Amino acid sequence: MNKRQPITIKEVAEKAGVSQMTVSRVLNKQKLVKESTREKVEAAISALNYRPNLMARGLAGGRSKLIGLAYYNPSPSYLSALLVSALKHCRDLGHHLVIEDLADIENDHDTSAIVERLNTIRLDGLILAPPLSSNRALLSLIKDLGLPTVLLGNRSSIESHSTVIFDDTAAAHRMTDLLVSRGHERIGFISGPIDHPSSGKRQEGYCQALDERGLPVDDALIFQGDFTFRSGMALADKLLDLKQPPTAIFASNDDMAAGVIAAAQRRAIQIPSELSIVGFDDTAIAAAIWPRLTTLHQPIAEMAQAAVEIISQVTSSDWNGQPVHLINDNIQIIERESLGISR
Amino acid sequence: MNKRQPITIKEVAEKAGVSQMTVSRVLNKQKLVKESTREKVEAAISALNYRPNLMARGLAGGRSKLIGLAYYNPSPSYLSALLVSALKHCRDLGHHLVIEDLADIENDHDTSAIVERLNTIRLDGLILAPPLSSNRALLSLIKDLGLPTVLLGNRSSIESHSTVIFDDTAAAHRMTDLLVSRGHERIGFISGPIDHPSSGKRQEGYCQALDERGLPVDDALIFQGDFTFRSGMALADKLLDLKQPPTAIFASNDDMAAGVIAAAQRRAIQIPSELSIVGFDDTAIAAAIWPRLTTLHQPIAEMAQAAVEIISQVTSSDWNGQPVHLINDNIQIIERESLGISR
DNA sequence: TGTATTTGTGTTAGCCCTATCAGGTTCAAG
DNA sequence: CTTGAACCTGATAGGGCTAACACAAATACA
Repeated sequence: MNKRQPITIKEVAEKAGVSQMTVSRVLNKQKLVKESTREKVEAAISALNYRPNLMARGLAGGRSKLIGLAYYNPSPSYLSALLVSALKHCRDLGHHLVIEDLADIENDHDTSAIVERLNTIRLDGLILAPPLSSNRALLSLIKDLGLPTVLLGNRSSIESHSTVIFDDTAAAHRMTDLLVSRGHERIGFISGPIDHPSSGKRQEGYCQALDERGLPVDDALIFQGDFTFRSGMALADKLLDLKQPPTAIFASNDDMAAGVIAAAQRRAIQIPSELSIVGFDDTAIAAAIWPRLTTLHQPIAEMAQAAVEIISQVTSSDWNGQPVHLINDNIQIIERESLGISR
Repeated sequence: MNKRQPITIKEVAEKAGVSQMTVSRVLNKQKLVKESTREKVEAAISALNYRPNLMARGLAGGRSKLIGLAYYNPSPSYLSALLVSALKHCRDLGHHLVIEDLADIENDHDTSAIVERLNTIRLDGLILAPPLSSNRALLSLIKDLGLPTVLLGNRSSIESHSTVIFDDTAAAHRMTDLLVSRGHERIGFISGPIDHPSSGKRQEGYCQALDERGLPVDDALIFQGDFTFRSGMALADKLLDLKQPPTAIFASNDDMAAGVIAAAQRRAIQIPSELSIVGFDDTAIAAAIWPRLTTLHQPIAEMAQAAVEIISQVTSSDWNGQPVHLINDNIQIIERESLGISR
């Protein structure tokens, strides 16, 4: 069989009896092609089973059909959800996804090395997952690159970037409301790391909701974790050791909530009759433990889709240069066995 | 600031006072460059902060510095472990990783569409995660592409592909041995889906070990799952409903083992005093539930590293065309709380 | 009818690199 | 001093595609 000797645009042009340029125009879905010509070219393309060479395209045109997805220290299930959705929509739109794990983004030197690295592939656009989306040094360097960028999860202080955000505050507010409506008044809260802006917002939502319900915000019930199972377990121990322990614990992600459940189970505390536990994100682990977690569904898939579509649009047509800002307000609480009624 | 106006090789050549070709040779680490010239060029490169354009390189040379990683229906934690390691080593070797989720690989038509898609990006090489690595139709089409390919987890029937495999049979054998040595004689086994060759091999190891110990292989204790938490839970229920239930359950991946734990907890069965449970893979969930899983560590990271290195070597130098076959025999059992002594 | 405008297609010149081969240098051996 | 073999460097020619312009044909408007 043929070893790496693919069809080129030239052969398609000959077969269709037109110039290379016309074929190129058909490929790029430009308007100025007569319908009958378009059909001839398309016939030739599928007859020869032609696929354009991405490298040549990228070099000549500018568009590489490559979208970057960069993250740092993600939870496996968040990452997986993000990938599945981003990949699906990349495929639908004819793009490819290049992954960058910015594990060594620690100081300014590393940051600029990363940006240079990103600059050698000629990406059409870049999607930044939290908490990268709030890394000012990174954002500012990327801005200078002129690379269309979509930030997930955070509205940037640098205006030139597009954003797709989720209202963490409102979501945490809703979850706290639910806990209160089930009779809980002493609700422990385990927050996330400081460098994740979501952490602060979720805690804010928790405090707001308590305030509105006329309940005190007791600092003794609030601990700061780091989004890991381990930290959830450790901080649950602290909460359960209190003289007056909470009747419910709201962990600000699912991994930590799973840790809380593990800690409770180790003490033979019944869930949810003695202690209610809720999480945040609705990642895979939420349904993969027993009792299953009541948690707040974060629409990761929808947000990834939106991000890919924004970049695809920015790339393809004549874009006005204005960043796009989307807020996903699809807040959904998934009720499972870990939440019960107090008293 | 500069908007997408990167330095080219020409400018570096001028600055260093040599020809473009010499710069190119330095970039590609070729031997035929005098030491003093090399230093001059390198100085110019770092002074101008030059990065070669991947697209141009790919078009002119052949090497794109792009490595593909394709998978189908992976477990999030397996995928995440694979990615983290593959990305790290890609970065170290100056490659980039392009992810392909072959979710729609169902019939032959889809398969060839996928292969064409892979052919439009000019990948240097492709890594196939299980169970894709045993998809004969896919393998045969890829062979025709002449694309260096590394199969993870399975030795291919098509000889031209390199492989990085893990001895699933020996590993499952070891795990079963451990269970028997702890006094278990009735050991339930939950296997994986048929299209994963690992499934069969793990079951084989289980049967072999029982045989060698002179214990009967009871088909009533063997159920086939599909590597999901859900199936683990469902099949654990069947095992526990037996008139003479097993004293231990060996699930052939961690997700299913987590499902078994959940099923047992729902029945208030004490783990490990009444029932021991072990998993396979040592993915994140193993340590993120309580009791934590005793499981067999699959060296995913090492295998991913090996795969990336194989492709990098094949790409860079004059390779003899022979496929490489590596067997990872680093079998490690991670003992945690889910395994106890029988009786 | 002539001129302006729109529409459709072709021509040419690169995009930024590397392969190839030719030319130049150096050094050892004859 | 000649020859040959190293070694090092440069000139040239593309790789497959698209931007930009040029041009022909078709339509519009006066």
